[in-house]
Amino acid sequence: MDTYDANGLTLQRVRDLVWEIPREDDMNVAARVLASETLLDEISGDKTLEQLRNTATLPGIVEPAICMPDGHQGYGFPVGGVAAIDAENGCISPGGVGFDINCGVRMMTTNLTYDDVRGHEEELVNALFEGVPCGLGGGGVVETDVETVNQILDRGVEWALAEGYAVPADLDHCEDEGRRHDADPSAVPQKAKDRGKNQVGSLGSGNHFLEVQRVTDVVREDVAEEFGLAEDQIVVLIHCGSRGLGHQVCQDYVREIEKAHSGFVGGLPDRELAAAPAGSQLADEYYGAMCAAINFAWVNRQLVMHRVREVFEDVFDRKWESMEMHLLYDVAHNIAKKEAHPVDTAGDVPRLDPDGDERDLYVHRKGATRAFPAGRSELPPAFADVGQPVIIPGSMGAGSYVLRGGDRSLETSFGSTAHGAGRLMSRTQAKQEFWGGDVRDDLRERQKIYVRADSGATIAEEAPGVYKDVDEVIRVSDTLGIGDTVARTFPVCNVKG
DNA sequence: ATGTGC
Repeated sequence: MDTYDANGLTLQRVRDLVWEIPREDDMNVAARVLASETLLDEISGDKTLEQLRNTATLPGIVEPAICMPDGHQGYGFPVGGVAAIDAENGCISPGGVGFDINCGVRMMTTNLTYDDVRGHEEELVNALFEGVPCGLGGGGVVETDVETVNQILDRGVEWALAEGYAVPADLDHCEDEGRRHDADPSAVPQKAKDRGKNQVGSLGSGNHFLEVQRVTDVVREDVAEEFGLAEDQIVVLIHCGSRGLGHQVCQDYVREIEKAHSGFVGGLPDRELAAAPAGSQLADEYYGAMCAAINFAWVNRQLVMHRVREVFEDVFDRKWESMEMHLLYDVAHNIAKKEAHPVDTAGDVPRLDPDGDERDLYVHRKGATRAFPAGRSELPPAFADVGQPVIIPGSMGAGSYVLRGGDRSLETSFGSTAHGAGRLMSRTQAKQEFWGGDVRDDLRERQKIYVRADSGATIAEEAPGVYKDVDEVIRVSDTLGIGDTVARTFPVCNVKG
């Protein structure tokens, strides 16, 4: 099939797994969906494609606007969206980052095998549930004050290192080495800091979780070896973000931008796309505040990991160093960053083109993961020759994937790939379809997956059946060469927010 | 995602 019709839009098939909404009317550039027809079917009835089309109207956007294979509708922009916008003549949009600034994932490896953990699952999941704060509201691994929050916002994981919650190797295995230097703590609203001060080291709620997993499949043996992954190995995955602090930053700046740039925002097809023109005071303030919230989220995941190491020490009665509980990598999937990408500016629209001139772009990745291949200058030495690890969490019944940045990601998607399985239904619908207690019992009896959660409703909202097939999402990423499959994991213990 | 409405 060469075209695909949905919701009054006609997508043209560019090549296998690449679909285009041609530029028309108020669009500044064409938009692309990276997906199989099966995945397209799952978004054909909601607002995902219309939202993607709308993002293509943003001033300064570089072709193409992109929706990833796990995309679904979100606030203004689709979740699973990549919008690369000129940082000099374009704009920056909080909705293109998302409410949970630097929601992301880190994976820790261990030298334990599944046999070491079998028989201890119940004790382990209970100890993790007791040790790691989760759910809505306050309570973190550490209680801090606004002065400390300012330090965290400014210094990121360097703060955690100075305070004894991290080792130097943790910083080398984190995107941006755990510190975004463009952070401006003074641009973070006081209310956001107040919300954050008792949430440092906490999972939160929704789709956030902490999971002990076993590696079930190694697909690229050489890369897996570089990453320290092998079959049957136990790993730990942590998925959380910037909690109430990031949420407050997003909310306040959306409002400020709507007020100060009402004419600019009014010209956009959806108020939820609210953006500040590049070079404006609010664009700079939002960028500084967002970067600070990014640092906060990295510290949050660092402190959760620190606590996980302590819990494993208690349960297995060994030091974490002897269990080799090292951070593999921490990657963000709700983020915007100034990055240089080659853009052809000679044609009728600015277009991503390997032969173009390097331009500074605000690359908005909302529910999309940076997936830089070997050779990209931002990568730390450990991954410079192999490509960065990309960690993609699936549902609690399906497991997750480790990829590495693919050779074609820069030319296809501004160095990005998917971020998860992607929801199939709303949380409200999920609670009508599933009962949390039944889901938990089923997972234990049928798949030996031990789940502990803050509430039964959360389990229902996150039941495996509310997610797309993560295998299909990964197949698209791998086939397109934007993120190459390295290993697959399967849940052993899951702590849900 | 979120002290789950203004």
